[in-house]
Amino acid sequence: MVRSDTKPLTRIQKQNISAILDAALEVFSAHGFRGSTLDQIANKAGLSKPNVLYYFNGKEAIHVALLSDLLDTWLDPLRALNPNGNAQDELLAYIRRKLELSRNFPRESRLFANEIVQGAPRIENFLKGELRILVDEKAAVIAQWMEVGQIAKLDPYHLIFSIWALTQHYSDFEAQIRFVRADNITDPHDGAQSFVETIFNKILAP
Amino acid sequence: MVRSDTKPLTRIQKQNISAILDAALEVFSAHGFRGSTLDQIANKAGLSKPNVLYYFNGKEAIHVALLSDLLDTWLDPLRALNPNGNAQDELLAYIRRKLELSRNFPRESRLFANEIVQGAPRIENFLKGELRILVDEKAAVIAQWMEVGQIAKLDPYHLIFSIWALTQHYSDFEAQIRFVRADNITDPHDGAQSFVETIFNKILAP
DNA sequence: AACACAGTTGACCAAGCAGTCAAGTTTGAT
DNA sequence: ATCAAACTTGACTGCTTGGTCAACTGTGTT
Repeated sequence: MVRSDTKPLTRIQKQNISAILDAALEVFSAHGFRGSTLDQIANKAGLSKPNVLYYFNGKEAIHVALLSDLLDTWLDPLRALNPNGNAQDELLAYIRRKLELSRNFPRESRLFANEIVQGAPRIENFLKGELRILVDEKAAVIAQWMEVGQIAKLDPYHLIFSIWALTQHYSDFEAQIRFVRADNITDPHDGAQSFVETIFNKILAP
Repeated sequence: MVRSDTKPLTRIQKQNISAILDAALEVFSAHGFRGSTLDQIANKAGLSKPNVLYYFNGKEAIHVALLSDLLDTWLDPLRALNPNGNAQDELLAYIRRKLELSRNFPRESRLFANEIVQGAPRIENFLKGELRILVDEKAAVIAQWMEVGQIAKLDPYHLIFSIWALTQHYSDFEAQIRFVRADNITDPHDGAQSFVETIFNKILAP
């Protein structure tokens, strides 16, 4: 295998590894881990199966690589919530970042959703560790904002969950929205942006 | 195969078919269609694999049976939205029904979620047909309520989507919630009920 | 030009899996 | 008690799939 973290990657390595990861993201996000095959990934990447396995130790390793790339950036929007900013502004900015993320990276969002729906066996540690610490920290910040009356008093954890639910719904359940609104020309994401901001303005108003 | 729609089922047939469907629901909702095996289902049902295939024509047939049972009841809460009732009461009652459904039938909810996240290949017709017709009809009712000022003016479709997102989040993404709130004793669904009702009160207020 | 190493692949294996079948056992109506 | 139909299953089959390997080709450094 290549990808020893010690030495710089050649031009070909960089190109093929990225082709494999892109193909794998496409396939895994559409069919889940067990529903995807190495042949599908190899095909989509334009490589032979043994060649794919030359770059990654196995199917699982590709999946792990994708997930750790993803989880790393998945926390960013929440991390950026500034305790010293204005509560309403900060939360709406967080919502906007989340919405943009799921709009611009729907495959990543669905990869994540697939994992969670199936019980999160492969990312349990991330959820119980990094994510939980961050959520606890930010929930405390939000609770403080509520305490001083900057925004309405609500359960801060449920508030965070509701933001997740609403922002990810548009990419994770995109198929449902697409089929239900078959004729409408408007991109569902457009409407989503203004709708979600509107309702959170109402929700957060003190 | 048994299950010809023409003749009454024997005691043993009823019992085994229901054991198979229950086991299959457990397995399919946890691993998705391709991630599930007939052996897992047979094991969980306490039957041999050939015996399972005596009652159903194949893996796909079990899955189809589960989904059609499910889709049938999935529409009920929305169907019950009464155009002649009070807007706020009717919508909150709808939300409550949806929340109860996903609380009492989390496996069904996840089976559905698995399908949608993976592009809904098997239920596309349901989404484009029955569901869409019902949603169009009820969106018109909601729009009318908004027109006469009973509730705030919003995009009725996005309002429906937001109800789906929030109510299903607690069962579909249960793993995430569980791991993030590891120590908290309270059942997440309890908090959900009152939280979701609170925010929709704010959202719908004229 | 030559050489070491990176990159590539056809042919193959072993395991897992959906589905079959012939031969058995159980059930219940008479 | 008898018998036909309902029910059950061990042993198979054929296909899919993750992964291996030995042999081959391409690349770039001197």
